[in-house]
Amino acid sequence: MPVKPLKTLKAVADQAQVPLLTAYHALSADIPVDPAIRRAVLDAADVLRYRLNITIRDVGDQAGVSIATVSYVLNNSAPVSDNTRRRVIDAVEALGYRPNITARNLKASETRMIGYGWHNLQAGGQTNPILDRFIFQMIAAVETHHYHILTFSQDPDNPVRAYEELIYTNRVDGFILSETNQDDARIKRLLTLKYPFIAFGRANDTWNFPYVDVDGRRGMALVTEHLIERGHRRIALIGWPEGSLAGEARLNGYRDVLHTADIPLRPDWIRRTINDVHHAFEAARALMSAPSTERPTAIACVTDVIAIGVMNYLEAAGIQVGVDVAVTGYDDDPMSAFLHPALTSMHQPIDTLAPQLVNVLIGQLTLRNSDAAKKRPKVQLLVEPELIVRASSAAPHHE
Amino acid sequence: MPVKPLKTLKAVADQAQVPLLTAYHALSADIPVDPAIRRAVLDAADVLRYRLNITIRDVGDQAGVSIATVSYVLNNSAPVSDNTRRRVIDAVEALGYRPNITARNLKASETRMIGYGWHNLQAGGQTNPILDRFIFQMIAAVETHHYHILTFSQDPDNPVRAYEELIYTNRVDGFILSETNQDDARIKRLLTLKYPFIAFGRANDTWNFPYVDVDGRRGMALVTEHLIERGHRRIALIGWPEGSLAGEARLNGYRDVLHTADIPLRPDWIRRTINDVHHAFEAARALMSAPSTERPTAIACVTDVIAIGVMNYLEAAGIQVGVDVAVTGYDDDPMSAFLHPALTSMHQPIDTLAPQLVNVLIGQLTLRNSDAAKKRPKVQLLVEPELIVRASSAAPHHE
DNA sequence: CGTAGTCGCTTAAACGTTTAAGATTGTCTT
DNA sequence: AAGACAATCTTAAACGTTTAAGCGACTACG
Repeated sequence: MPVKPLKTLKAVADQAQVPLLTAYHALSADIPVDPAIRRAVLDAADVLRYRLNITIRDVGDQAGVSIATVSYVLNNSAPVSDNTRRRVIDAVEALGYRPNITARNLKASETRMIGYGWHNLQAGGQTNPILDRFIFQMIAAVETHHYHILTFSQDPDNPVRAYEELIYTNRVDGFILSETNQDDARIKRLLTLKYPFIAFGRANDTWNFPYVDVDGRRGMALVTEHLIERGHRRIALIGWPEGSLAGEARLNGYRDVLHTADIPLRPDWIRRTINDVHHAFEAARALMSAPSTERPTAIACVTDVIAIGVMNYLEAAGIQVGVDVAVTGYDDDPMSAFLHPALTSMHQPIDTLAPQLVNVLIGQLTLRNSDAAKKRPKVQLLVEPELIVRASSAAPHHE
Repeated sequence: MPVKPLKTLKAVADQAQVPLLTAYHALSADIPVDPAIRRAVLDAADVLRYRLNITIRDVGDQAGVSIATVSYVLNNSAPVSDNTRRRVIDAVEALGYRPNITARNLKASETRMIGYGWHNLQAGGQTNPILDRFIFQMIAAVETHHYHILTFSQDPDNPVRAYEELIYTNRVDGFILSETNQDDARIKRLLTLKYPFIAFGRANDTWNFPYVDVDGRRGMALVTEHLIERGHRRIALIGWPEGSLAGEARLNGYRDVLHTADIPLRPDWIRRTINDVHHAFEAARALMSAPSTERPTAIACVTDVIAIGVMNYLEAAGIQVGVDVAVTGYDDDPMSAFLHPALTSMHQPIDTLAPQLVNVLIGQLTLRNSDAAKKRPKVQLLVEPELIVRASSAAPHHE
């Protein structure tokens, strides 16, 4: 009876009347074979309109078992005798077989992909050094779980669209969000869609969703305490414009400590600026242009970039950083250790934080499949940054 | 005759004896329905072990046509009467149907994914501002073609492994490479595997592969010409350590112009340093510690970061940048416009370059499917950077 | 009036996996 | 000696698309 000729390597080998493995070698051109045989195989492939593509079926043919058995061996999902196991593994290696992820994903209805909305280039094109490190660690972390990151762009005017598109087309299993804000539309939408995600950063307190964040309030508190410990009582702060979550948290840390230390808050010593050297330069000028009794002796900055601007101004004005006036940054940009003087800064433990964040998300994903009854655990993790004291704030202050 | 009960929305609706659309509303919980009906539908779904997931079959059921017709309508791949077309589109909208990309990809044996090996964090953790902008533009560009970027990490000791893994598991259709080097193992492997890719940067001249690059030699030539035009003849250069392609290209541009202008090359005025502020500071110190007749009047730097270090030193040494000594950077970091003085730099046209690069790669991919006979076009594009003159080199020089 | 062609749709196979259910063999128990 | 059972393997369905091939019903043409 004429069996329907499948488009498999075996069909080609039969047609050319050679062993399956020979046909493979002839087609893959990796290993040289007799030219005549090669010709025969190529012709056979041509007739059958076959393009080399090793599937589980070819492995089965080579090992003399069904495709199910191959699958069981590869996934260890059913007992197989040592003998056949051996044959299957040999066939896999001889043919260089790798399972097709797309087919596997279709069957499992998952994608093993996690979406990450690329951060918008900041005003002035500044890149965020924290995010760069975060992405790097995040990619490495998901790969240990055999997931991959799909990076996509989000329209600043309508970030939600990109997320919906990826969800509806089943492109990703979940999301990692960064640069969250108070009433983040993305978080809101993902919550109503009940789609798995985790945020690097917090939002609205009334929403209950998994996140990992660095405690900015505590961080700036530590900075302020450090400055007080060094003898400063006239401490200014240069923060971001209003409306940023992280910005307000850091500002509150500053306020907390001043209050505890019974140092009155001076509104004119709280400046706000966008995150670039030039604006920071001007903010410092504004702070220091007061009569000398009205000037701060320490300036805590909300980022290292701002701190650089401040240091630039102080140097230009002949004020010695770390001696006359202390300056601190935040985020511990790699560059900061090499400034003159080296910049005191808060170090964020991204390297340990990113893997934790990924673990939570992937825990959610695997749980979702196995045990739909269990509600998703709302993991909310707040880690503490670490103060790195350097020369810019090292010297004790004396009135 | 008892038809095999498929796990479709229609099956659930029939079981609950409600219209398909009602069943959808009851299950999706988006639109409120009568509680009794909702209960009935939920029970029916429970019995049939059905989880809401709208497929092309549901659309067909709702529109009263076969799944093939739905596909034809959605892809415009066969003529369909206006009447049925209307019904299908209505059904799609009513059910919020989106095609499952994984299934489509399996059928088409493509992934619509492009792999991008994440750059290694540089020594000292410096990020490359050019790459950041490049990635951003690249992501946006592939999305206009309905592709996505899969970012993965590459082991510095064996970068090829990650590429092979992605190829063998059919994760991506092609690659975009950055940070190429002379004998790039990745390029070599991809060439022998005949896998589609394009590089942002060049390599070995003997290899013939598609790339897009910015002409660093021409760029540094422009910088040097600019300095000569401003009256300088004592021009130093601070470059990268040996072995970097881009570094040597830029160095050659400097050499070219000095040679043309009949200015003898002074080896002691060519310094090499890694890309950080601190080392650049020291390099500048070394250059300027010679007796004043042996000092350069202009320092061309191979990056903006190095230029910042140089400017830091000059300021610290009481030398006025842009007046006593000219300084130029390279790459036009967004920060550079805001330095004091603002830094002259070479601007790389990433915004136009990234889309071009993506076009070439995707051209290759689509061509591959339709017309395997045609050899891949070896597009090699070299674009010119643009000199942005600012205060750090603006003033004409007078001996 | 028969037949060829066109239009509009359906049927069914295919993409490459996973896995529930069934088949075959051999061993053990009574 | 025969049924029960375990071990090992195969069969076939399913995941959700795309698309070649087929099939009625009309229209047009000789």
